[in-house]
Amino acid sequence: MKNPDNNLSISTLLLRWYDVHKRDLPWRGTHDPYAIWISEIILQQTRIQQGWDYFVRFMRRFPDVVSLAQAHEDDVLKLWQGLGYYSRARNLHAAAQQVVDRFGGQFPRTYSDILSLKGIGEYTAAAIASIAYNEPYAAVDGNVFRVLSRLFDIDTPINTPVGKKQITAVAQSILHPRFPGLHNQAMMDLGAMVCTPAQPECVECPFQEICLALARNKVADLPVKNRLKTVRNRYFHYFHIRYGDKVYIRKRIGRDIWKNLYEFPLVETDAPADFAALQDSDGFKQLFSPVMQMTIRHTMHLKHVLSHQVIYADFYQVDIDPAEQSLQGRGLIEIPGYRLGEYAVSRLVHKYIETI
DNA sequence: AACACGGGGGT
DNA sequence: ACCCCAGTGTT
Repeated sequence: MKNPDNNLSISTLLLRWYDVHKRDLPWRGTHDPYAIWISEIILQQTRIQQGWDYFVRFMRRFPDVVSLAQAHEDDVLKLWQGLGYYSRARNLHAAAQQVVDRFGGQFPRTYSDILSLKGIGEYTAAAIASIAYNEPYAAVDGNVFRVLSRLFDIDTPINTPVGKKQITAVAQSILHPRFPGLHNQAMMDLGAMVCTPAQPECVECPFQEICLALARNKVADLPVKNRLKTVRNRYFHYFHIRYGDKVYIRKRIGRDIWKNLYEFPLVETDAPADFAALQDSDGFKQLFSPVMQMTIRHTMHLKHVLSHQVIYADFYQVDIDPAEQSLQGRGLIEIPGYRLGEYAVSRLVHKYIETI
């Protein structure tokens, strides 16, 4: 049996497999660092099937870094709507402006310069540097954690700094010295297609002769991961306020979820609240004082499950008497109802808007 | 080192 | 119910 420490054989086996099995993706075959960058950011924590169309649309709308830098953040977020982790879009936009300001609009060429851009961490910097410029940096993502923890039978929890350091060192040591870009992409494809989280296809694996976990019957036990803490429950009460043909929205600010996206005015309570309790809340009074002529009815309840919080959302439709004064001047934006679709909103708010 | 940040899909 | 996914920034 070959030794898994025989590094040349590992990357050679890997590239031989990749040459036959690599996937045909819209960002494959390019050495344009901008296109690689966009694809890498979109695919962070996102499945290819889900990200594919977003990538195509994004490249069509912002074909180069200068066009992205010149865009309005609202338009970038609108293009990102529905993808989640919206800081990716905000950082993408900010980083494009950094490229213009600090690198004269030319995408940086070195790992450390690439790493200095907003939203680009060690993984993405290594991916761009290796795929675009063939720089010898191992791109270590969730796939690589899984493949290498199995190949070398490493049971250090991978979601700890020690585990990450350990896998990264191994990844760097087996990186093909002449084809780091191909090697990195091959590792990702192998993790996505063969060395999958559940029911891996070990019989198809180029490493089946040298995989320590397979030899020791531990494939299903790896990688080891510490449990995340439980999710937080939140209670949102949205008000779809109608005033003639106008509605009111506002932009979320602060460090909370969905920053810079738009939504209906909302009151958050720290526990489930019926309408009577809601009326007593400070947020409600602030929104609707002074007392005005209006009708309110509860129209929808949605449970929105995210990775780290569960949001219980109630929607109320509020009709303000046209004789009343406009609600403008409370941080609200008054827009015609038919223009709602122009604003970037969360998936949760979108679910409601679809039903209007 | 721990936590925050979306959303979708698989078992 | 629980896990997974081409991670990064902040505290």
